Amino acid sequence: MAAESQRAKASLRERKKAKTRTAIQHEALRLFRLHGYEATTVEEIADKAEVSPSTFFRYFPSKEDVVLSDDYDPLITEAVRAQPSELSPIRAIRNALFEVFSQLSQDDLEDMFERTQLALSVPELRAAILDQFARTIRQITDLLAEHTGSANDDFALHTLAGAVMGVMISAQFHWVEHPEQNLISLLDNALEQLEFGFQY
Amino acid sequence: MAAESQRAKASLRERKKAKTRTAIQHEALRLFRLHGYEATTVEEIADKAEVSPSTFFRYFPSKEDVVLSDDYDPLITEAVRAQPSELSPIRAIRNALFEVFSQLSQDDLEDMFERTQLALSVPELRAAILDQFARTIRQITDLLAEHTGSANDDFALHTLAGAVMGVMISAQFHWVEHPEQNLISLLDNALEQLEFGFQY
DNA sequence: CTTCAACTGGTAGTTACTACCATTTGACTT
DNA sequence: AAGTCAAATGGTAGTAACTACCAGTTGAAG
Repeated sequence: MAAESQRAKASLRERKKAKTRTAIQHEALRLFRLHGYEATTVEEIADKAEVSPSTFFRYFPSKEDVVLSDDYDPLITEAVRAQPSELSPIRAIRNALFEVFSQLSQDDLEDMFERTQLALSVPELRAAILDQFARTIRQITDLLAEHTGSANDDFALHTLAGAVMGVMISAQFHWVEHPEQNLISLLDNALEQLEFGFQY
Repeated sequence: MAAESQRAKASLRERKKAKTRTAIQHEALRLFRLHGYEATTVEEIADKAEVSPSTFFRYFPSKEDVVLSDDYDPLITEAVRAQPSELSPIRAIRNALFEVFSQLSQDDLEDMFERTQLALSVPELRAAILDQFARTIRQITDLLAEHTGSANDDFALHTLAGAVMGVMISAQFHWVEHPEQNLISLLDNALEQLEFGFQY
């Protein structure tokens, strides 16, 4: 949906797989929009996407993953790694986020918005996405440890990573309630606020 | 387990209910320790606690809740509310946390440690506890809004709340990996770091 | 001690998910 | 072009966490 890795070239088998995958995801999101996440069964999704339930679970290990499967996290992680090491951790993350998100098309953003909105409103999904987020941050922590030369069980660093996670999540909550605002700016502002402290 | 609300006085019915509840929770944690969370079924727990599965679900709406049902969040929320309004938000939270946690007994703390460790290591539980945490923070945000007089959809305030959530979670992660350290100090240090910014 | 509400146990059903097997289908070799 | 193999699919059977409901029991109160 976001990363069209190979252009045109791909075996018939690969093309079919990609098609099936997007068909499932597409139908699932349509049904979720229509009847809600919980009221939609995997069987219904599979039917509409013209596959068997077995096949559904081969493409998505769980119903949650249809909404949460996210291609951006690895990109962001990579972008952080690519930042020059003289930047402060938060600066590096801000730059990385900017690089990744500024390349997204309008469609990508709309798709992301819909999934984010859904993910933050359904308890089960919200829980799962928070956990996913926590894992990503943990990876980024390891990166930052290399970056700054500190140990990766450094408490200050963990704290920083936790704070970054927290503000990014709250920026996303804010985004779904104020869609007219720009996600990148929101994230950037939040991180800026974090960088300079919260003295009131 | 933590809040022994009423002393002695309580009808037979109420006493029985409390007993059943702790029996279920106790047996559940024992079995989780023994065989792991996922490998333990609700039926087993119910058997050991000598109730029917139906009754189990009357006491705990889901298997997760046996571990997560937390009596501290409301106490903390209340303690934040009780802080004098001239304190900065982070200061108010630090004080509130200190007040609540310093009243815990050693047993309470050990119990909390075990549940936290379990909750952070099992994906399903981790997801749920993160979500629970997010909800608590949202409540605290509302409190802080009154506190500081700002609107409760103020972006800066949400960001602050998110950061608080993040650092508190990472402090807990750190705690389960370094049990010898003191949870209150960890939380307090983390929040202090947050208050004064992350410039490196 | 009778009446009533609260609590309990049991039954039947739904849904997400797993394990497994038989069949089909695309990819590659000769 | 045919044949072989691995990958992908569909279907079946089973598990476990719930939910809804109903019938029986037990504590509370007059």
